[in-house]
Amino acid sequence: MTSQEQSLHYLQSLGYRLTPQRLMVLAIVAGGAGHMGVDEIHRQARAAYPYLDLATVYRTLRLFKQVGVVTEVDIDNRLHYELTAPGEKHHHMVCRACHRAINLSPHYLEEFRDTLMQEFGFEPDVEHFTVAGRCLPCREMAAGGGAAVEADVLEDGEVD
Amino acid sequence: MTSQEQSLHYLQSLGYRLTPQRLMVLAIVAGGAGHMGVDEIHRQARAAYPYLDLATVYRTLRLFKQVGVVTEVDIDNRLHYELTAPGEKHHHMVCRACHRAINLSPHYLEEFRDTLMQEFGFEPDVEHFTVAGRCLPCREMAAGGGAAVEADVLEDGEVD
DNA sequence: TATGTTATCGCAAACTTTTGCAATAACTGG
DNA sequence: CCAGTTATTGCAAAAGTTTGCGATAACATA
Repeated sequence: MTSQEQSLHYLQSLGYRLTPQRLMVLAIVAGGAGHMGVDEIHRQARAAYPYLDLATVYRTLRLFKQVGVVTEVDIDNRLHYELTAPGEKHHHMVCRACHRAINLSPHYLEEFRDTLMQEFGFEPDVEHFTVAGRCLPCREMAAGGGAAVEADVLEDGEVD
Repeated sequence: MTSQEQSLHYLQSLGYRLTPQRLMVLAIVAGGAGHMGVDEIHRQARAAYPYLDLATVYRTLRLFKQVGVVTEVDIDNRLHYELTAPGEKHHHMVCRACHRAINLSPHYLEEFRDTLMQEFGFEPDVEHFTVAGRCLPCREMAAGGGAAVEADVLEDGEVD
């Protein structure tokens, strides 16, 4: 059973119906590489299923996010989605200058999460977590010439 | 010199002009208790300065946020702003069920921030930081219901 | 104070996302 | 397999936010 089929079974087990629109959107997001903008998902989906409304795409993606099938990332004030890889979840650091998204391993969040749970009883939504900020290249560019490169960086921080 | 005057001088020192619109928006946000929605700021500001356009309010608040005069909080997909208190900055945990915002001391973020800086050279935007999740009361309430997926509660939760 | 430069404003329109509603189609039980 | 229930869809419109542009006003310089 592929992970797409798993997702569909999961949706069904929660009482949601399997419609061609949902299959289509899931297939597109699964097929795309990395985060996809809503308009791009809509365009691709409509190619194979012409009368698919944009509102349906939004609703579908919101549902998928709610049940954990996809991950939502806000890039430059626009929603983007990618398939949630069950085994290898990751979060995002989004640069507010170049709008690139850098992967962040969940490991870096566990401690933070535990603290919030213990201190406040607040359960952070670590399934869909994004930090805004500025990445190294953009900060160096802003600073001017200075190429004060720190040692051993970016090992785990691939850009996708 | 009041903190409002300080903010104005700061804006001026950065080369921004002091306009009645900016004075007005700053005064409203400073006068309000806690986070204010954009429409509320607009309504109040227009009472004293009738021809103030909503677009100007948005632009002004974005500028204020950029220079650190106000803090932006996303509550239930709507932008809210509050004055940044220089001495006592805080972040927010926003509950995705009741949409209430709970203050979070910066102390809880310092470690996380340092890690990101050291590991990735990524400078998180801790001036405007918000974590989504579910607060204790809402989690307890949901624990009773049990089944499938909780519906989104659309009540307008109090802030702070 | 007068004048020039240009940041800022108001307006209108675009863009992104959400929502109400009637029609449709997916699942359920017989 | 058929009929009933109701989640889901498409459409249209609203809501929230951003943007382009010509007109205006804030600041600097003299």
